[in-house]
Amino acid sequence: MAERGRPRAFDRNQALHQAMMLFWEKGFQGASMSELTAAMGINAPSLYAAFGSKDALYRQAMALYEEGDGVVLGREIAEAPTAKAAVEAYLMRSAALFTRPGKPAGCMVVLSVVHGAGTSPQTSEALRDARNEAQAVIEARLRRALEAGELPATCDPAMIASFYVTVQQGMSIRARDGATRPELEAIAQASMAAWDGLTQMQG
Amino acid sequence: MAERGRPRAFDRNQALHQAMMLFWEKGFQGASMSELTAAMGINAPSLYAAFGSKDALYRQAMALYEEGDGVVLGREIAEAPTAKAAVEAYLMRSAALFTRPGKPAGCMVVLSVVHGAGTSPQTSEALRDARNEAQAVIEARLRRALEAGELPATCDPAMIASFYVTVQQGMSIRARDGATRPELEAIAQASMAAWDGLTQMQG
DNA sequence: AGGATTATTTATCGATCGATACAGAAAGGA
DNA sequence: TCCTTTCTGTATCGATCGATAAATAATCCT
Repeated sequence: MAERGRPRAFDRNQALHQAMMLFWEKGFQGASMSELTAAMGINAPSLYAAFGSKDALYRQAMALYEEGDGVVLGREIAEAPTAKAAVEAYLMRSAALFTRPGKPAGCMVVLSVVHGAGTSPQTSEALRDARNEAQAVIEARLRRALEAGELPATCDPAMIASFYVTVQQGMSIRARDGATRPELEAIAQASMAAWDGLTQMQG
Repeated sequence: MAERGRPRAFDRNQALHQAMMLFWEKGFQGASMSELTAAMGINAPSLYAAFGSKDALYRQAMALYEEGDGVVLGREIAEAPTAKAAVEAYLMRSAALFTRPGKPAGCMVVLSVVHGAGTSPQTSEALRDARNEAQAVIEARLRRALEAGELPATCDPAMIASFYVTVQQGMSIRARDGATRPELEAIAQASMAAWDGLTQMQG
């Protein structure tokens, strides 16, 4: 049951990684086919044979991105000892991820809200689902803390999660605008100054 | 000294307003010349004669945007009795501006960080200047409060302004993602829960 | 070895991009 | 009235967009 036909002459994963980097940097519309093929080191027919279309390639690049940075952030939230530590780790890790040298600034999925114009409805929906999931993970962590008695029953997990996700998305914009890691970390810490007040608010 | 030649057959301000709306909604790259001329109700040669180029048209549309919503937000900050009230008004007014029916969601200038790919260096610089100015206005208001003794001398106006501008920029993303005005207002109020902590922090 | 299958390279395809050439139309100035 | 000036509509420019047709090359199976 070996593979039939002429073997592929390029590394599919490596080519997809290069496509992800270009989409991440320039967005869907901003990355042209000629730029993509140049970055991936292949010709257009090879790209279409391996990935289907520009739109399908973007979805696969987005999945690869989530398997990387998305999983990293998810682990930070899951492994933190308290809800407050989870949110703080989520923001501080984001500050680091958004400013890595050699990688595009900010979050690929978040920036696609604006970048994403021109994608298919299927891809737009996948992007929206990914963003909603990020908030759902934080909200679930807060709700777990609330049920464990770590937080007062009067606080509003959905609202708190919405706030901190908004801060993180704002950090994506700032990173794209040239903010450094220390600047983003200061913003993250500033938002944590609201924690005590938020966790005592009524829902 | 009356105007020479054939008079213009369209309202220049009205056409520019239509261009602003389209750029605001779709970004520079996302708004094509054919879409622009259709929205403005004129043909391409008229557009180039009146505005110069697509890039120059974008700059003029941006200036019109700043004369509108930008001035509104600046007035909120200037007229508020205290620094805290200024920041809160800035965020609450943003929540309203970002969700007006019949207008694109979010801030045109902020979203151009991502949207703006493809503009000339001159336009990119103008957009960055506009964003920096927003933060400078808030920082100046905080500094004024600090010098008036309204805030403790140990607090950091630049850091506080950076935080609240980040929240407002995050609200732009959320608005683009479908957040409603009440949701954005809740986020704005949540961020104000950090005020007391931030204004007692050391710089 | 020979046929089947798949990937590669080259050379495009029609559509759309931003931007203009050109000729006719509508105004003021002489 | 005729000339100059400016705007308008038509028609189109070269470049680039995303996507493919066709021919060739490389592998497996029999």
